[in-house]
Amino acid sequence: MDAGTTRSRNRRGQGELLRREIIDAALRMLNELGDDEALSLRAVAREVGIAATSVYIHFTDRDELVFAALEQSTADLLRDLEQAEASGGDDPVRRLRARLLFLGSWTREYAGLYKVLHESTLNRRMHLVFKEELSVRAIAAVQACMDAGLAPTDDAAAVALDLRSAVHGAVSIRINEPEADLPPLEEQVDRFLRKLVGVSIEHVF
Amino acid sequence: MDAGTTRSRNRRGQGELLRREIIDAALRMLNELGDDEALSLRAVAREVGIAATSVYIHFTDRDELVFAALEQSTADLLRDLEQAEASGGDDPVRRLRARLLFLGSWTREYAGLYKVLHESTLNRRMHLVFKEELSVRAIAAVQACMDAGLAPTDDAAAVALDLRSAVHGAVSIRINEPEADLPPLEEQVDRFLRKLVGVSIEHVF
DNA sequence: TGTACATCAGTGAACGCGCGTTCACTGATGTAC
DNA sequence: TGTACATCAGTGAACGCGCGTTCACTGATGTAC
Repeated sequence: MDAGTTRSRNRRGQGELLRREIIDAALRMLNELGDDEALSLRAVAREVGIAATSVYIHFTDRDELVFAALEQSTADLLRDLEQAEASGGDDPVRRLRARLLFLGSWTREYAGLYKVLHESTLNRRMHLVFKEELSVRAIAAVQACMDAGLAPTDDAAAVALDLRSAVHGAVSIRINEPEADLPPLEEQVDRFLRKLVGVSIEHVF
Repeated sequence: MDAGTTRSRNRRGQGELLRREIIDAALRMLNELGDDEALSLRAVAREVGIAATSVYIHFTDRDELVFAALEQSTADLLRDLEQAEASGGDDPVRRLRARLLFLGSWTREYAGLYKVLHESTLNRRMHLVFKEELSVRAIAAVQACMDAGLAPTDDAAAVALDLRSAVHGAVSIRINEPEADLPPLEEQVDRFLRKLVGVSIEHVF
């Protein structure tokens, strides 16, 4: 809440700055709420410290605001994921593992956004392109392990789906039952890599 | 919507019948909404065909209605799960598999309720006992397979958590991305049993 | 250098809506006498 | 068998609230002359 600070009007030509501020506030609040339907345009305006009507300068309605916010969020996530994968160097197993572990740490900071992106009713209303992107890249990463002889050759699409399902499930349980105190996600991820993909143990450690 | 049918007042001493009608309507609507926060007391009353105030005869407030509905739903689910398990006979692998497959078919009919129970904010507000029950019984089922020599002896709690995570993830993806047309859940469940629990292939088929 | 004015960034009042909840009530039904 | 009445099942009007959205507006700022 910016209740204390006094917002001053942006200079001429700088109107777009408010747009960013609104999107940032919306993302912060979506992350706290974990549910896009619970986000109100008026609450976002309050958080930014502007009149509710000012939101309409930059977005035609509430839905467009939510879409714009999530679009930015998924673009950022995909970029960061690629960067994390790159940190695995040339080894396809390390690259795949880096991907999964980055996703795990991302969900700790952005649990609410993870829920919005994967569990909210938006999934029915909005075709989220980034989901397909995630799926395609997961298959490619698994295939790369097989091609390098670091995992038994198999149906890469099926294996990638199993891996994605398992990691998503492990993440989802941790997000939705925060009081459950489960063992660290990393342990599970490594078991999934060994048992579902079939990478050898010395690669994981 | 019962807009057409005219509801007649229950006879003296039969007031509890309305309570059941209200809970049934609430469950139907929760299953359609997939989100407990989206359910309004007034909408439930409309569905049943009574005045909104009549709900207060049986429930102190909206939350108590939601809790009562979910309590009934989880009790029913646990009972049906046990029955499904029993259909597996004496073989612990068949019993475990029957459990998982029943859960899969349950989620096809009650996708919205699955979301409410596993993904809604209720998880933070309400300590759902049935989750612990599910976890305990999953561990026991996995342990039984190991004890019978049908799966390699291992940390049953860890294996059960992996299995639960994987199946939950596979179910969650199918519920939240209904347009994705993925391969049948059964195939995945069988792979999880083989790869995560380590049961032999002839047992699965 | 001074000024009129178009433009830009943002506001405040108002609308109709559905919500949860409270309150005083109605009218049928079973029972005590 | 008849009737007064307590009880039970359920109602309708009203409240204050936050919401999304529309509308006519304000006032600072840069620019053309």
